[in-house]
Amino acid sequence: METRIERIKKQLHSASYKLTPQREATVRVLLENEEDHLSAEDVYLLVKEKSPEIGLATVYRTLELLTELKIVDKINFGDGVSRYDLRQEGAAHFHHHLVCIECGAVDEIQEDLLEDVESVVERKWNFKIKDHRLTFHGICYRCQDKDKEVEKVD
Amino acid sequence: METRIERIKKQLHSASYKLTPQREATVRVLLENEEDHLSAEDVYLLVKEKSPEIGLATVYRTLELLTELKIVDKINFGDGVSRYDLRQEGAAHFHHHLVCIECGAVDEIQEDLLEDVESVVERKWNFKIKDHRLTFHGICYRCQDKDKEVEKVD
DNA sequence: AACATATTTTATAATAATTATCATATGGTA
DNA sequence: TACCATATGATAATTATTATAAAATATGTT
Ligand SMILES: [Zn+2]
Ligand SMILES: [Zn+2]
Ligand SMILES: [Zn+2]
Ligand SMILES: [Zn+2]
Repeated sequence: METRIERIKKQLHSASYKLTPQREATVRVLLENEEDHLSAEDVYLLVKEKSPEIGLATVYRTLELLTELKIVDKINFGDGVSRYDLRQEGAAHFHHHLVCIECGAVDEIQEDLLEDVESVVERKWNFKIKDHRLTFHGICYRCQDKDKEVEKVD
Repeated sequence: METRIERIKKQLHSASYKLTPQREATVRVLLENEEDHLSAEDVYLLVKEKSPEIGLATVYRTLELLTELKIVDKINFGDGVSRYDLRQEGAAHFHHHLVCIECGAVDEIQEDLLEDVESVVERKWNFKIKDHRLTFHGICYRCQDKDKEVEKVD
């Protein structure tokens, strides 16, 4: 955790930005909630718990900055808010998501499943891929189990 | 075109909605601009050209309805607006997109490249896939050519 | 340290997209 | 035609995000 912050600090410095207390507090919230997919508002409320003096605009600016530096990825699951997702350290590509249409859970796939697809796209469509977004919408394993229970009862 | 509208009319009817003049005008705009990725506002302005009395709220409502019925797909490329994309008739899955980070162009891939990936996800993550969103961000063939020209000149 | 300068933050206003409200209009049916 | 559900249009309200400007903080220089 601390070393991770140190490295982010360096990334900021090498782009000539500082790791201000507000930025550090924001990064900490992202690290502490790595498995979640927080909106700017979510982040703001969590940061506020420990640093009540922070302003919402600062959180927005910090998230924008972290996005520029590819420390976080900004993603939209179609519900009208942008969500911010820490990139795995050293990950070449953004990970994939499984969004459950029954319970709303968002699970992650860290494995890169697109290597073959990407080489096809680069060759056949002559498109130089820099990044991707892949999201599956469907029923998560938990809800499948739930659904089975219901069937039994019926 | 006309037959396509007829079929959409049937789809609406079988869900007990009517194809009102406003809905038909909206669908026509989508059909006439099938290759584009229009926002609600874009659609509104185009519909207005031929049906000036239509209201923006009606366009939003119609697009929402068409989305529910899977006649169009709602997509977000990260620029803060939802865009609406006619689904290919009979297409099992939503097509993929290539978004150019230099010129903003959005190209489409109708071919389903995800079959293998999806079967892996269904098995390994035990996730029942209903839909997907796949977008590549990178440099389109046009901009790659442009970039080469610039290099020559330099 | 005192000063000048650049960066960052806060609070707030402004903007933009989308949704809600409600009175009116439409269209089919008894 | 009268009735009833549905749909529409104008507008207000809401929500997310961005812009603005004054104050605070940090950096570099004398
Ligand atoms: Zn679920
Ligand atoms: Zn994620
Ligand atoms: Zn391009
Ligand atoms: Zn498309």
